[in-house]
Amino acid sequence: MDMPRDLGQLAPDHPKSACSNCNLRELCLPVGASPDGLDRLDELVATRRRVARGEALFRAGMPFESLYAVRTGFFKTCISSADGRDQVPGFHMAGEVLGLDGIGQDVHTCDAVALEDSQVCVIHYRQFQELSREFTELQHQFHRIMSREIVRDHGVMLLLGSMRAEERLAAFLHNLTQRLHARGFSASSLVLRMTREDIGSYLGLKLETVSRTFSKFQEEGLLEVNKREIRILDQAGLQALVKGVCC
Amino acid sequence: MDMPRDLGQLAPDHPKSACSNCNLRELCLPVGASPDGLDRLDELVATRRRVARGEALFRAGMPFESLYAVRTGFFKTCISSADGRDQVPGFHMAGEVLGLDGIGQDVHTCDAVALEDSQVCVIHYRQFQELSREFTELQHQFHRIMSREIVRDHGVMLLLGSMRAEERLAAFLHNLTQRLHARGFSASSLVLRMTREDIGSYLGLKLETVSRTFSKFQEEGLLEVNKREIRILDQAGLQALVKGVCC
DNA sequence: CGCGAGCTTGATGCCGATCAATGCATGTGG
DNA sequence: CCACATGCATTGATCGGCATCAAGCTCGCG
Repeated sequence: MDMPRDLGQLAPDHPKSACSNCNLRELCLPVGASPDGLDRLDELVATRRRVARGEALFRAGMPFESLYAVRTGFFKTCISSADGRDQVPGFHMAGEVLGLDGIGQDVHTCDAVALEDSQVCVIHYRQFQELSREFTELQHQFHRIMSREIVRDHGVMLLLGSMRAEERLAAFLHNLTQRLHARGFSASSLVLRMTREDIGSYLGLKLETVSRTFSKFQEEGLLEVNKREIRILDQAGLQALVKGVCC
Repeated sequence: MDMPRDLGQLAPDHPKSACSNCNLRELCLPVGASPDGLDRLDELVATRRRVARGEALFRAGMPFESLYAVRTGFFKTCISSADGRDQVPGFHMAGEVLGLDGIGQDVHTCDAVALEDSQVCVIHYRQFQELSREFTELQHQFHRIMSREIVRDHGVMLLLGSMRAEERLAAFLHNLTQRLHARGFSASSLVLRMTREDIGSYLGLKLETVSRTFSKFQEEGLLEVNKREIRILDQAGLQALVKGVCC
């Protein structure tokens, strides 16, 4: 299914088919059942926004008004502590939602920075709330999305709390390739959008350690690494690392 | 506090009065504004459940049906990876909500274990959804709660990803005392409900390191530690550690 | 009383941080 | 066009924090 906005005139290979990969498509589906809901949804996601590479979609401290669905591109989020330490809690690709952290206090609590030129759908939260009142399934779907974010975060905590460098990087690559695969990309070949430092921040490692671990994987024949181009040669070997088969 | 100790079956006391004492009233209050909403809410949280120390409120893999609001007591959640590693993603005290992780896939993804004899309000999710459709403010409040959980998780990630043992423990104590203080308890004296191992699992440390760090804090005059009884002697000193004022 | 769960403390070793140098690609200005 | 700066990645050497292994302690409880 595609975003209702395009219904009726959308060819299968229409450029706007980015929406067919969008997580929010599940949101739109139940709403689209009603013609009225369709129009309302049209209104809701009518606004788009472009974010150039390196620019911030929002920053910590900015008032929260909208959620954002990534249409194209790639983002990292980034929280900073008082003393300058910072942490990347997540990377976000097409079809994923940004800004959920802002609802709690009506203020964004992290920066969302584009790692490549990107486009997002702007979802005005108040309007969205109105709409989800009327469409139960929309409401439920939204709860699911937030819940999954919580579960995802718990997974990262497990990683940060108890895995060693190799396992962390293997888990990271596994996760990334899965998400890319779900979007129709190759599961064995990818181009990283983020620096070694970003990866390190996400995984709780220093960039040198990330680099060394990439090299080690390459020596072991698991990967082929060339700067940001990665080719996975031994998927099973990588997953074995994630599962904790060590020693 | 007039917490009834006789909750063998369904609560014989009137839920209205019970809810007015519940720390979760931020959820209930907006609904309570309307007499009709109040009755509906009564219905919703009519069920209570007692969980003895050491028992699980729910376990990973169990079908998700309800959220739980902690009335009294103390819980830890616990996720396990395939290879036996496990991680405590959070501790939950009176007034906090458990089970948000289950919404995403209709299955609980972690265990919730009582660390002391506890009581929870059972909030049937479907019913809750119905109610929150009718009361915008209830819906919004629920979104807030989920959002704050996400923000909280990000904070833990920052801790796990970039802090050292002393900072982690200091942050943990700071957080715990704040939450206790908000509930009317002393901010300088507390009894830990969890073992050193639980703390370690939460903080990504081994129990020996937790123990050693407690001892170190004591030597430095920051704390007085006697098994699980903690007295904070130098609040400022502790916070300085959290803020990362080192070297 | 003895047992076990939980806590403390010591000794040792390893993983990853830190410091440092180099390589490499891109961009910029003279 | 070259000289130079800048950002990112790789690799080596060294160090330190925490894990690991191990022993002994305390306390509650059958």
